[in-house]
Amino acid sequence: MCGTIKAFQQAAVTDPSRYRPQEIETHWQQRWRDDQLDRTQEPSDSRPAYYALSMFPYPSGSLHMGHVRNYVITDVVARQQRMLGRRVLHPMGWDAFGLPAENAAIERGVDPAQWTEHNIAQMRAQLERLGLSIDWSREVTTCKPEYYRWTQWLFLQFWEAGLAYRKEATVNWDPLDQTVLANEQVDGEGRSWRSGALVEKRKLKQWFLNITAYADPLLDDLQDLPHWPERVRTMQANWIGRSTGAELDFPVVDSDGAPTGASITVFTTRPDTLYGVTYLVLAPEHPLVPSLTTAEHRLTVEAFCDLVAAESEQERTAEDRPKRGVAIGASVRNPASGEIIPLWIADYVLADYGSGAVMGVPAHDQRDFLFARQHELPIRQVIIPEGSDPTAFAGGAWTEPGVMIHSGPLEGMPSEEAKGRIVAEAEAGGWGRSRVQYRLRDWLISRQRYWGCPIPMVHCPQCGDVPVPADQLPVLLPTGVALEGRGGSPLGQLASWLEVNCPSCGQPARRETDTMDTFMCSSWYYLRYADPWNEQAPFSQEAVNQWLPVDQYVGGIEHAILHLLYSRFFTKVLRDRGLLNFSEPFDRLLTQGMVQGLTYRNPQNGKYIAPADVADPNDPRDPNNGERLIASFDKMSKSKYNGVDPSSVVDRYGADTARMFILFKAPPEKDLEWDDADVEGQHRFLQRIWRLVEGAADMADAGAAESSDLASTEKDLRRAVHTAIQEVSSDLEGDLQLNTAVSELMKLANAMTTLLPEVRSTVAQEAIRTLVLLLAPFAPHLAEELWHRLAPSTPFTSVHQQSWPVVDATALARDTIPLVIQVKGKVRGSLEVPADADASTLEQLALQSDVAAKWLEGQPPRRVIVVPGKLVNLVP
RNA sequence: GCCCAUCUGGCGGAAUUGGUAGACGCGCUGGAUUUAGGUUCCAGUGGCUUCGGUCGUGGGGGUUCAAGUCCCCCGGUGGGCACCA
Repeated sequence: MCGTIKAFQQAAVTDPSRYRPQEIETHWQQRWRDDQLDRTQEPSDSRPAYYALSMFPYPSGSLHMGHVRNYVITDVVARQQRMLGRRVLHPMGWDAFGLPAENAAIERGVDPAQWTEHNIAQMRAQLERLGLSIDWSREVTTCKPEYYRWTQWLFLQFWEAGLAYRKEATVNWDPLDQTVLANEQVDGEGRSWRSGALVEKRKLKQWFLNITAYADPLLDDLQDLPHWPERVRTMQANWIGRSTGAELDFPVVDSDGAPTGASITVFTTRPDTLYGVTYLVLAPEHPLVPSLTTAEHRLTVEAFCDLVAAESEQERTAEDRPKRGVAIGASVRNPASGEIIPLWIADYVLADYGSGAVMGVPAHDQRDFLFARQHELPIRQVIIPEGSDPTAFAGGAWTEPGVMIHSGPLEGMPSEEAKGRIVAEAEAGGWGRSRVQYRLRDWLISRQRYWGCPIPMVHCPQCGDVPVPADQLPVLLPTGVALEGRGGSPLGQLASWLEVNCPSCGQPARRETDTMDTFMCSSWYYLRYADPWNEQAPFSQEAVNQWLPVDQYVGGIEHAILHLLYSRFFTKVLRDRGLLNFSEPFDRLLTQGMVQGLTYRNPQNGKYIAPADVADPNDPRDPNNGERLIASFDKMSKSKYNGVDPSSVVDRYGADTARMFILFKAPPEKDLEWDDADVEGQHRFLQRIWRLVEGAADMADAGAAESSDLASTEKDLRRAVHTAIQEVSSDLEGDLQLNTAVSELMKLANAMTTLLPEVRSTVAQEAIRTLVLLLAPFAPHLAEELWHRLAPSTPFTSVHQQSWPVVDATALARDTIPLVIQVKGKVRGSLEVPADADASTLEQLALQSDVAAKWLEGQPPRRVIVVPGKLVNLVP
């Protein structure tokens, strides 16, 4: 037997047909293209549909590792689903409008369209080398008229539904990119998601989509997305920020306490604290401030408003600063108690949330408490913790529920109950109503830039905003526009384009010169893939309803709010327009982690050093000054010299190694540390498979021993094979645990290395065949090559057209199993027992074991716990 | 401050309903093959150990025959929201 193993290993080592990924990969990629293997099967095919989708890239010009990770994950899913017998839609496209193209135009004088096209060609070529089973015939490019025509058409759908409007509002202005931004596109520090510049507030007339009208369904339907990461759902829920409360009206009174007719409406989530209101505060920008300010307060109020106006949003909203404000002289009457209370303005009240006015309840709100203390306003407690002394003052704000005091008819009532009581009374008395408030703002979609989808509207002096009729779409983006990046919409310079006749009255009018936020283009591309050649509509109902929702969507966490929220909004609006019949676009969502690069920096001067320049990774030193470097893994970027170019990896090891490495190194949703040493290791595994299959094929021809006493080895091998099928399948079909799926392949290869030389050829063939089939989604080229070396077929049938292997339950069964013997919960030994032994037999076997003899010291155990198939626990 | 995720060997990471912690791989150590290096193969690899054991999944308590897993308290890291009334 030893001789056999030896011969087998020798054969493997000296096999002249080495694994040469570069040759194999280009060969098979060509073959798959020629045979149109990746074409989506038409709906006439009765097999169930499966839609595997990666977030499409911006065509920056070069593929980075994050892209590779994204597309490889989706590709594994798509390939396995095909083998499972589904017809699979696995498309790719380009999010092709956007600022980098325009900036390139400004800096280098190139045409944005050409620049984009060139980048797409370059990236497509890089993608094709990865062996992704993408149906390129359905490629979608958002900057092409045949696509953006329908983006415009969809905009008109929003317009018709009353969900698109133009309004003057305070908006985010990116001074670097010279355009406005949506709220979602400004990060927590007030920086642009793209340029990183601190945004400024400007008052401008802009186009919005009324996403807030869908706040409730967008929030509530998150519950229908159990296969989305909890994290993403929470982020969206936070972003929408629904709070339930009431609007209460406080009538303004004159110095005699008589109503003036005006009133201030506040929004509160705590109507129960109404009797504790000791003042009212308005935002300095509140429209009633100038008219309500009394003469003797005018100077201080104006000075204060100027002061606040001069501050940036950041300064203004910093939480840990003193709350400043001034009284404006006017007073209001508490609608419940009748008490007359002063009116203030303060910088901690935001003009654009609620009604821009707040009732001050210092005893029960931390901010109000600080403000009242600073400005010596009265603090009146109206809620006390249950069972506490009503005369004791806590010294801070009590913000928890409790029992009402000093609250007229509410005295003694639980505060939660008082909430409803106040609202009911307010509604009956006409001075308030229950109200839901959202943090979410309407989506600002205009951009003052050139390289985007023109908004298909015309401004007519007679008719106002008039939509371009659908049959006149697309409104083509004009060419030959001078781009300077100086601000102002570039389209406004082009008189020939700008001046049109009003579609409604025919009189001279002007086109809208803003273009759309590129997120408009990406909010529906997944629908277009279902029907990409349609010239009558963005998509047919039939096509989208049969392919969507997307079964598996894969992309970066950076779109947790942006793209994913907008797309959900689009889907819901289109559903309500009767254009499709589902409410959520993406059934399963995987947010893949970042790919990080090995980064070295000098602790003294902070300089980054390229890993290639570091001689010894175990003791990295700066080649310039010999300083010891700090090694870490960081997001790949040029400035850190830590980027790894996917093409260079493919050149060196082949796409299959790159794919396997990315899948194996970390769970898909976690960050992945790219380490060349590990890539090498992954490459060795593929080489090992190559030798294993090649060597075994020779050996099988020679014929292994046919004696029956090898049966137990054969059983072992078959069990390994079918365990692998079971584990890889559940990893792929469950939560996409692709790293453990790869490790199962490794386990199978390990088992085969030891057992193959000892089994008969039928068993060996099953093992080899299964290994290649299981490998196919992960390393498609290697699997294909081995498949054809094992059994060249005419006509050609690809490994990727084979059925996914099925678990044979009998192969998993075993005659004996190891039984763990514990003493008081600690493992003390194990025993090989018949697999079908019942509990009492197991107990007997355990009690008779050496372990029991040693640890029980002759005493019978007090208790015995038997877990059949697993263990026996003896408790002395 | 609120919310979410996360914490396991030198490293990346595995562990069904509570049931053998560290699968698989990288790295490392020793050996075989080789003129040598590399490759390949074999063996070993959590700490401590008097070699019997014992301690070990961020820390501290608890429940249980049995806890990485369940409960309570505390902490670290990453992320989201945040003067949102």
